[in-house]
Amino acid sequence: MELSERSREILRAIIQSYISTAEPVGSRTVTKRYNLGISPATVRNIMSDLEELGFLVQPHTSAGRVPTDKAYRFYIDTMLEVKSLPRQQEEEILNYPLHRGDFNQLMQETTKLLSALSHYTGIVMAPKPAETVYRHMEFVRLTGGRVLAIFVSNAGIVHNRMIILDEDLMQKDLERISAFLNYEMAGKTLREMRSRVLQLMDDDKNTYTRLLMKFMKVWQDASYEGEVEAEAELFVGGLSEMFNIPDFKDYEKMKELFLAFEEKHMLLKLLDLAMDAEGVQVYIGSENKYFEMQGISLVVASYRGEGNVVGTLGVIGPSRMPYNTVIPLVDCTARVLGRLISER
Amino acid sequence: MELSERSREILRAIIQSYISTAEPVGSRTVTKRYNLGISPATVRNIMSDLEELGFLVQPHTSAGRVPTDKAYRFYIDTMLEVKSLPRQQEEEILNYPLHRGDFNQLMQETTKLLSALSHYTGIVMAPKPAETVYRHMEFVRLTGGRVLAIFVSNAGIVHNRMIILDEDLMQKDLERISAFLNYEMAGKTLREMRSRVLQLMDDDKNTYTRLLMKFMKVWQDASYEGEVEAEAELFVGGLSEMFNIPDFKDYEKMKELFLAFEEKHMLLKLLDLAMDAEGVQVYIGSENKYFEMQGISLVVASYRGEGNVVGTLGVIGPSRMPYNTVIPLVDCTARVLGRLISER
DNA sequence: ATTAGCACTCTATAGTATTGAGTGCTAAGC
DNA sequence: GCTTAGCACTCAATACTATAGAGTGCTAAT
Repeated sequence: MELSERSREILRAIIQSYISTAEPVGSRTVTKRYNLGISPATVRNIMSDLEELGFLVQPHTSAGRVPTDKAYRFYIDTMLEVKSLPRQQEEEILNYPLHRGDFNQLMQETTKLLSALSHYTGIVMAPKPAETVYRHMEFVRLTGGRVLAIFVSNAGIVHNRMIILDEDLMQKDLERISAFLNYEMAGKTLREMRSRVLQLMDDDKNTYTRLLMKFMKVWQDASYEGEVEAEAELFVGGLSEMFNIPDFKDYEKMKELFLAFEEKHMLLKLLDLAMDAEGVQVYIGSENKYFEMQGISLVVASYRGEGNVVGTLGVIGPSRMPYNTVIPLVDCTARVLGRLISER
Repeated sequence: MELSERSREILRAIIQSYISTAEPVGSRTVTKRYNLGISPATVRNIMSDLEELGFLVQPHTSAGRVPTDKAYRFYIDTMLEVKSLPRQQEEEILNYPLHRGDFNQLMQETTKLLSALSHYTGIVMAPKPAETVYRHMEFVRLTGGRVLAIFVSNAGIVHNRMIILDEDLMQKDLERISAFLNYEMAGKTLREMRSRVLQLMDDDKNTYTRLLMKFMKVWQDASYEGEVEAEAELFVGGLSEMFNIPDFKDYEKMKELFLAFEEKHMLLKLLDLAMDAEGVQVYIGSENKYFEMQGISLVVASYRGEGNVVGTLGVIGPSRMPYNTVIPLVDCTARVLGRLISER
């Protein structure tokens, strides 16, 4: 699959034109807007070749051509020049009032920031309990044998679960358990605690370990089918931006899209993939099996909290998005969020 | 504005017909589907009267007539027979797995329940910090002079805020403050605490009260323009149901609707109104100034936690919704949620 | 190899005719 | 005096036709 320099140049012109206008690109348009010293007829021949190679398609015979997912992938991998974020946008990110309220609000505000700057929909996957390093744990006794377990990370993330006990423990007992847990488990993730508790279980089965096991079980049950991924929370912001995108002017398409958003499960799986990858990832159209959708792409980056990757965030929009500006935007936001979480 | 028995009967027929078909109702339809022993011509005369009174409008001359907001209001106030919830639906509410996860998830699941049963969009306003009675308060020291304040209600609601201090307190100090706060303030709402703290301030300005003041200030700043209402969190579920409603088959209408949903502020104000009212409230179209939208209505009820009204929930859908089934549904869900919060 | 020229295709748009649902009015009937 | 049959009228929705325009693919000349 060798592509001549000129073919590449024309493919780039078509993609760029389509990204900015959302209109199928004809041979005349290419020669006019990007004067390559070449006639429309020549361009037509090359476009025909590109179509045969699977880079372009025609919506119908008498229309221009439109880039395929394969074309976008090629474009991003081999000829995209990612600009550095303009000073003004960087300012905007830094000045955005993300700090208000609690951690959930921070997540929500971040989606809005992503959305506001990209004009697409912003998504943020919150840190997962199983992967979060906790600093402080606390059991609070409520009425009726209910105990609330509260876990606090150094970043101020608060996770909690209700546990219903058969026996009624006093707050004093719970405080002793909390103290034990803080002594034994501080600096561990939930996942690590789980295996440590299982170890302790072997040694002796006292009230402490029984409560802890119960607690672990409740936590696990609450996650979808015991899958750790599902524990993560997904925040979405700027959904209404989708209505401004000409690609999605179709009612049925829109319906499909919103259904997919409500089924957050799949989106989470996809975001989870990006946890392991370095830098900004781009998922184009049906490239991934979790959120395949004709014409829709995601730009995703992981963010760090105190050194470790703890979550991912990104932007979801049409495949024909201006990657050269969206990519640095997502990148910068991820770094700012990371800094905010690890602050000072 | 006296309405004869027959006029009322016809108005009811028109409203019911429109609710079930979403098609403008003509005089022939009325006589056919609800045989009232009356000719279409007579019905036409009466319909003309009803239009003059503001109960009906014609989309265009050669169409049937459609009920106005005024008509729905009249219908709900004077001739709606609210069925009791069918056994099967009640079962479904009781069996819905609402208990999983933390309090936020409970809220989110409740919106899904409302949506699933009504086939419209479900909304739940979470309990507001200012109105929540707290059982347990805790300050956790994080790195860099940051302190996380965690407040737990008896129902297991957890609210938290980050505070950044100039001085660096030890966790020991914070524990003493927590103990003091728990002793002095347990069983109070945040609003009540605030005024109590202000009282204490007058007596002496020690580290405790300074921290408390700082904390109160942070909390207040985080809420929108200091308005207490804005502190509340709003959960929305089943947005995609909107796409199945023939009334909203218009793209522009949909866009407007989703914009309104993202601006949660107004919706919250409206839900706040229903806090004070007893029973199920219905807001029709442009009746309320916070969420006026042509053709959209809300059915809202407040729910209780341990005796007090703590929040509201409801359903948002087209004005032509089957109120006789939606009202008991919202009512029942509110009661179930209340029981779940106050559980045992 | 490139390109000008041309026939061909197909969508989008505008214009026109037709249909049918529904109304308002009038005059006759009970 | 209320009710109703009859009829002319209105207007959206639908189908059909004509036209314009953008773009292609092919061929022959450069």
